[in-house]
Amino acid sequence: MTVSEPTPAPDRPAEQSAAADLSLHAAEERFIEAMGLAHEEDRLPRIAGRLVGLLILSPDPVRFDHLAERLRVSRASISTNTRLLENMGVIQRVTRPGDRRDYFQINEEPGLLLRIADRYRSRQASAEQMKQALPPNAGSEVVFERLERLIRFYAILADSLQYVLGAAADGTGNSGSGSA
Amino acid sequence: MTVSEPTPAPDRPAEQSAAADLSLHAAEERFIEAMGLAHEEDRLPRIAGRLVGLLILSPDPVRFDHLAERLRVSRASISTNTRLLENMGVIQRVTRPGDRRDYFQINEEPGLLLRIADRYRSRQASAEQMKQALPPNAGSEVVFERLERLIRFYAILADSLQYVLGAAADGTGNSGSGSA
DNA sequence: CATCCTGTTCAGTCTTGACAAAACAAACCG
DNA sequence: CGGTTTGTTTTGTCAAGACTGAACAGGATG
Repeated sequence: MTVSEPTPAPDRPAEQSAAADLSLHAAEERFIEAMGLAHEEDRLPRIAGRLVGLLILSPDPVRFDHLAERLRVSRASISTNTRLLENMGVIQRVTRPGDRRDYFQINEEPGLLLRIADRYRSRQASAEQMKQALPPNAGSEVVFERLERLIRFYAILADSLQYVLGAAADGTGNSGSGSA
Repeated sequence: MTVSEPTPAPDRPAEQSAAADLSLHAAEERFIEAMGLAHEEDRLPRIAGRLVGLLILSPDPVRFDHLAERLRVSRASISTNTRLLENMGVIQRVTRPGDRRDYFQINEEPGLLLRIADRYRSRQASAEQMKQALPPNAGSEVVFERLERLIRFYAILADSLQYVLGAAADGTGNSGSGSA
């Protein structure tokens, strides 16, 4: 409703200085590409990652075919990957009354987080299972300790994710847990 | 020195009850396999993950060729993957005076953690870079906020890892944050 | 009803990477 | 020295899956 996508050619609207704009565009490309790479590391198609990157940078929902144009990929790939991300809860498909086109926007994180958290939980469970199966008095105190540490490791990771999830749902950027 | 690997056929030494032993072996197989899968998700060869699993369960360093036997893979694969894990700091190659063989043992986590933490740090940096490049007064407060959240997200993840790393270096399994 | 328009699905190509067998290198042994 | 033992590197095979073009399906529209 409140949205509008009146920029059919968003390549460089040249609102401010051309130089600043150029560097902005370059930065966007870099960011999008980085998201592509990052998601590839997480076993997702690179295009899915680029989609996420592009949508993060888009204040308003983006039209299906704009995605294909901007990312220079086939509409088939857009279709496949948007659906993938949609099922994962990472992005949302939005429609408008009287408009046959599909638009997409990011779903402010949660989906992604839950996915990763689950992964760690299941690894934690795996290690716990192994610990249970360990004979109580074999010469494996070392192994026992290792497994406990591993369990603790995965638990903390998953917990942290859960925490961030809560903070994200909160929305308010209160306690900035700073940088490196 | 204090170690000894006198079990050439470690399939089932039958020390305790055969039933218990069998289930132990099964549990080990499951765990090793799970580690293989988990590491595959992290873009590492499955064999590397299995190696990690096996070494976690081995109180003493394991001989190179034993690894190949136990995991039923070629020595070439063992060579490649042990070196990979060694470079990542996940495992250590140990040698003994008067023994030409190579032995391996896990490096009580840190390497793995650091690796993952670095990954998140670099993603955090990527988002930060994008935030910097954002024009101050464009209609992109939403984008700005999203990026800040993303940065916070990656920061917390990396920080948690760093924390676990500290706890691991500590060694004492004190506060078990283990849950479902 | 013929025809766009929009998104999905299918079939094919191409790249990537894991793995193994074999050739290789280096250290040791007789 | 030849011959082992041990690990590495190279080469080839194979499978997985990302991406695309083309065919397809459903709904609007003249």
